[in-house]
Amino acid sequence: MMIIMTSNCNPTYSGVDDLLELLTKSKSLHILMVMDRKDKPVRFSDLKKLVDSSSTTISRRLKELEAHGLVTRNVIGDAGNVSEYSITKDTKSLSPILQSLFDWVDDRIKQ
Amino acid sequence: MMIIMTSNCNPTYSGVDDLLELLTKSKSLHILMVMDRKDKPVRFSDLKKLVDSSSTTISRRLKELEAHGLVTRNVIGDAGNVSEYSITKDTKSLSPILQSLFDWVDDRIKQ
DNA sequence: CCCTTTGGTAACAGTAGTGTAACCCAAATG
DNA sequence: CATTTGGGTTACACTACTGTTACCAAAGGG
Repeated sequence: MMIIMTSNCNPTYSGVDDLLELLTKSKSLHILMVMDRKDKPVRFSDLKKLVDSSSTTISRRLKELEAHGLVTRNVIGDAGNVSEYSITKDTKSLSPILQSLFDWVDDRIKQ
Repeated sequence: MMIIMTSNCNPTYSGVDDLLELLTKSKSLHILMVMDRKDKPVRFSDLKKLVDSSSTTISRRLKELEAHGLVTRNVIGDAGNVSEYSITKDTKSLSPILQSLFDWVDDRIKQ
């Protein structure tokens, strides 16, 4: 369970730090929360509306999340230009944790 | 509870995003976890040993955490050069959430 | 038929974050 | 007395991240 100081003493655990770094990248949590709350596949345009960031950043983050298996991309159009994103089943279990985190932050600001 | 998209439609909520940004900065969570686990004030040297980052970054992050009231700095020496850090009472309630997050990441890597 | 929307990507430039090195002072250690 | 350790800060260079712009292709509305 010692995640702290793993990266400099136990190289086999580097995946833990990688994943944590991805999650703490700028809009990762927002993207995951949007997907979780909608509870059905979201379009790129949905994310652009709901996540305050540029297309470039959203696109890059989606790729990283997909590469780590947190998010799946489903091409649905016949021409291959329409796609939807959703969080994977495993990632669903992360949602309540993120919700708690967001709530904690929210409560703290309101005092 | 709508934290997503607050920053571009509700300027009064900017503090929420600020705090979330601080928490998702590189070593914030690690520092808070070290402090929580030790359950007594930690020294700068402790953090240097347990958090894989440079003095500069740890110092900067501590200042930011202190500025947001998540961490307190207590000067204990008579000469003013010995200090200890600890998380505030309010922040204690964040610990279980962070622990869950760390555990989730840990479990996921182990599959 | 044109124009907007959707769904992106690539290149580029500017900004933000990071580590390294150097330095400061005080206290402890040899 | 000299060196090391603790507790940092500052300056600087390097890296990483971000947004802007431009662009592409397909679909749909007026």
